[in-house]
Amino acid sequence: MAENYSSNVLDLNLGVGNGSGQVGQSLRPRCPAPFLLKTYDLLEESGDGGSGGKIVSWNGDGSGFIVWSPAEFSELTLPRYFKHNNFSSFIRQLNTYGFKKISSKRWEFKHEKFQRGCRDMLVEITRKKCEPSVFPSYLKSSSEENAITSNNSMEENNNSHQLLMEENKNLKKERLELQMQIAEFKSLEMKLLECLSQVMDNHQNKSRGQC
Amino acid sequence: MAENYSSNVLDLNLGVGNGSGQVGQSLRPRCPAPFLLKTYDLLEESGDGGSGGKIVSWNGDGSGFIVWSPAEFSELTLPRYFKHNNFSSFIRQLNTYGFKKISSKRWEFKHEKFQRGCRDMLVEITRKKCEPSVFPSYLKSSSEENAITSNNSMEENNNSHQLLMEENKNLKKERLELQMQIAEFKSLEMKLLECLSQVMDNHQNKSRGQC
DNA sequence: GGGAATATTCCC
DNA sequence: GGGAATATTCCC
Repeated sequence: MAENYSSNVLDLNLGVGNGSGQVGQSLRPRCPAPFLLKTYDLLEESGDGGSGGKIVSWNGDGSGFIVWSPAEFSELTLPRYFKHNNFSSFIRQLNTYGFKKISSKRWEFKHEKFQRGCRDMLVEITRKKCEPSVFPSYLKSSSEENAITSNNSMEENNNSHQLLMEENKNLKKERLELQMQIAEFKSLEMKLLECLSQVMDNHQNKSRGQC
Repeated sequence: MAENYSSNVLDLNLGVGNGSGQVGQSLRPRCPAPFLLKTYDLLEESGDGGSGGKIVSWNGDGSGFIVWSPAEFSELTLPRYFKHNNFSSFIRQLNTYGFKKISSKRWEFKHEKFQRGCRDMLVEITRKKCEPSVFPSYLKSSSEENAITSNNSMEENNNSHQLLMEENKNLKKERLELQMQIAEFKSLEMKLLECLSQVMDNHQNKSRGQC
């Protein structure tokens, strides 16, 4: 295991802690997720035609990247940037950040905001929401797009106020969705109880009828 | 970094997947959390008086353990068992599993179920996470507490920011409560479905027996 | 591909 | 000490 990227200082630079109070995922962080930076830099560092064949590289137009040799990539590249050497864990992260596998024949991945020469664009990439996952998928609503469309027109100064208001709005929207889900659960619970009651009644009747 | 304990096979053996299609934390897992096993084994492996002074060991009666040298422990011991060498991350895990620091003078920790010679007891130790345990009392939603408790003492027009932050905090608290309610509902739903299934099975069997 | 658990990190 | 985010793993 190497030590440049595995150093702890670089490992987690979470996008929280903006200013005074606290905010979670609804505000855009000032710096990209460590995973994205590492993956990007890993591509920049590769490519310089080394000795053997390429292990991983940008694709032709820099709109995505290709893992040419998953085996070597896992054994040699991954541990230099991450705390593991599992290709599947790397893939899991790609999926978490919304990358798409765009070829069935080779390990080529794309993300709209992940392009060669656009390291600054990485900040636009966010983890897919995993709302504490308490509800079944069939009740899941589309509370996506908390990504803030902040017009860069108004800069620094006090956009923290704007951000707070934005977050506030999102929280209220989320609250509404949660309340609706709870309503659905209540309805579902009643149906289930009703069903249970019927089945038991039915059972009772048959038992009586046959005694 | 060594490789015995860092091997992936041993890393995560989650306590889920019991029997049919069921739930994690309500059923006791068959094997302790990896963190506990590693910490226990690390203590067993130490102690054999090596060359220098002890780095970490059980305490006198085996009811807890002591990290004698945090620096060496972090640099030498931790990376052999975990994917890091940060003492604070180790402490964080201890807290997660309910260990207590029982001395202000040295790094001595205890957990009722973590004792020398009782490796089998580790399975009793669980994470302190938010178990949606059966039916607690957070079903009392704080729907009205959004009325902000503004102390009229501060009356600068700048307090709108404060108010926003306050409301924001309350919204997040409310969100958590709603999510927990949803967790309760989900648990309830599963219980109802299970119950329904049993009743119907029972019904089926009786019917068959009487035809 | 993604849900969910544990692990690691950062912050209060 | 603990909340919460990201990382890693396991499983479907």
